Amino acid sequence: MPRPCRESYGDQKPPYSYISLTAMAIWSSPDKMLPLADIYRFISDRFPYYRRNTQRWQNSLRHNLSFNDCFVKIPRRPDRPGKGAYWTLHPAALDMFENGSFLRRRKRFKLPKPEEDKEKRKRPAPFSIESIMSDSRPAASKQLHYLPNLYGPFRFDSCK
DNA sequence: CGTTGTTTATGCAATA
DNA sequence: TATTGCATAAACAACG
Repeated sequence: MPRPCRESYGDQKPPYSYISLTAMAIWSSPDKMLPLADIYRFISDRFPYYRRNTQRWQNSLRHNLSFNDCFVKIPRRPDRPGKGAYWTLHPAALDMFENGSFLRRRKRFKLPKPEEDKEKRKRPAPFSIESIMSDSRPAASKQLHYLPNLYGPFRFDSCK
């Protein structure tokens, strides 16, 4: 079963979920993180189907970004002003589509519920990758003021 | 204002 | 057949 990642679907709806499409967009970026508008652009650039009804699918896409724990929002730096934040993938969600389907995952990636008592005082280093993984706060209150270097050489040009 | 995020709700279809 | 993942709609806050 061919799984072309580029084009050739014409005006037909590509066999990918919004989560897949978004993950593809993020994967494709050099820094493995993109602002919303760039995710839009990635999708509509190579899938003609998504050049219409933008209001509808972009709303759905935004819903997915907020709703799914597999997407992590990384705030902009003050020295890199712009509209929204950067979106990236949760490190524990990289094998999300290990079934190869890209339509429906076996299981939805979900962070543990706010069982606040669990690791109350086991504070890992605030900038370590462990602190991301163990962050079980609701998405709304989650704020990552750091850059997981796991995502490769991310540089703001004036990062010194 | 338009864009970006957050959240709740409903219905459908695939899976177990 | 019950559960779960997904698509869509919609209301709304926040931000530049």
